[in-house]
Amino acid sequence: MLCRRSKWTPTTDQIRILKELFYNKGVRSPTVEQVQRIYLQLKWYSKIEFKNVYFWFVNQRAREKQKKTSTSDVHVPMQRSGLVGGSINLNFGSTSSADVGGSIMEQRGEDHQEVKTLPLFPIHSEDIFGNMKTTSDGGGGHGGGSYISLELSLSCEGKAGNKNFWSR
Amino acid sequence: MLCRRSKWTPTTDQIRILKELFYNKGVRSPTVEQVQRIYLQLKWYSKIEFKNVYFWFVNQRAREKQKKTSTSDVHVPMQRSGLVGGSINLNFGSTSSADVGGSIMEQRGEDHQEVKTLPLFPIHSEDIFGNMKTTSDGGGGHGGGSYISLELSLSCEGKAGNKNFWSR
DNA sequence: CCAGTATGAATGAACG
DNA sequence: CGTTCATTCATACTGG
Repeated sequence: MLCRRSKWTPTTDQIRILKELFYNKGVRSPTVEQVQRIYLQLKWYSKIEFKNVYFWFVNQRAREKQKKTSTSDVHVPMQRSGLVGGSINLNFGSTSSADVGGSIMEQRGEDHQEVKTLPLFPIHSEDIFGNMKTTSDGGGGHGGGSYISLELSLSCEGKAGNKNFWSR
Repeated sequence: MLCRRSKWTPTTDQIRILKELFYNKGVRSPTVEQVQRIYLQLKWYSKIEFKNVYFWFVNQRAREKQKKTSTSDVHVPMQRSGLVGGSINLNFGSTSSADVGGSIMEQRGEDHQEVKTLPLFPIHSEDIFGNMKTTSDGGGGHGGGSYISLELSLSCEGKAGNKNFWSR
């Protein structure tokens, strides 16, 4: 059994220290000396190398950005003046983990899976935030009206609040 | 420490769309904008988040490569069921460790300074190569004064040195 | 129910 | 720095 654990697995203490530095202390891009200092402390807890600390900050920074991207997801204003053409029943148990034992599949009311040629939407990378008028609703019948307009939605989605996305 | 991390379970429609994109359309590494668009579309079918789409492509890519990579590899199950004991890497004596692939920044000569200017942390005499629980005391409730009184002098010392010196 | 498996999620490491 | 790879963990699902 050749389980080579090549990856550094930080201990909880180390993570705590790193997060303390990153968030509370605002250390986001430590200099080499700073990294070394941190490294010297963290190495006490477990085998750790200089680059581990460095990478951690790099990743943490990158992840913050990613989180921001996902957080700023434009909520599709599907709640318009009425119902959007079809009956989209996306009432999923979000964070409810009571899935065990129960069978949830195809929670949609309509079970018309006969979609032969699913209406793929074009991914023209030409226009990013332009208006991608996906006319996919027409062919499929996936509840119709799946046009998506990237508009900032000031209105929250009603009761559902924003959940933590990439948080631990 | 079980976080009830509910997993996103894609519907058949979503999977169909994703696979269509991945295989037929050749979308293997969509950009952020593309991911967002896909996300907005898939959002109609069920509760879904940005990261779900992102992760799907990442995993799909990895899975593809996994299948291919196992050309002459034995079919030893990489996953032992259960047994998720906290694992910490205690690979001591890393002399001539596998640096394959090109490892950057590897300095092991000066870490003998040890912790002498760090009177901050409690001393775990257990040492790392002992074999201890991952979280050791920390996990269960470390009321034993395990504080993180970081006194790092992280003040701005100016930018001493560029961080690119370890650029391979 | 329990074990095994498939796959989503997380993150360290690295590339360009 | 943004993106991607690689590895591992966690959880939904499936069969017995």
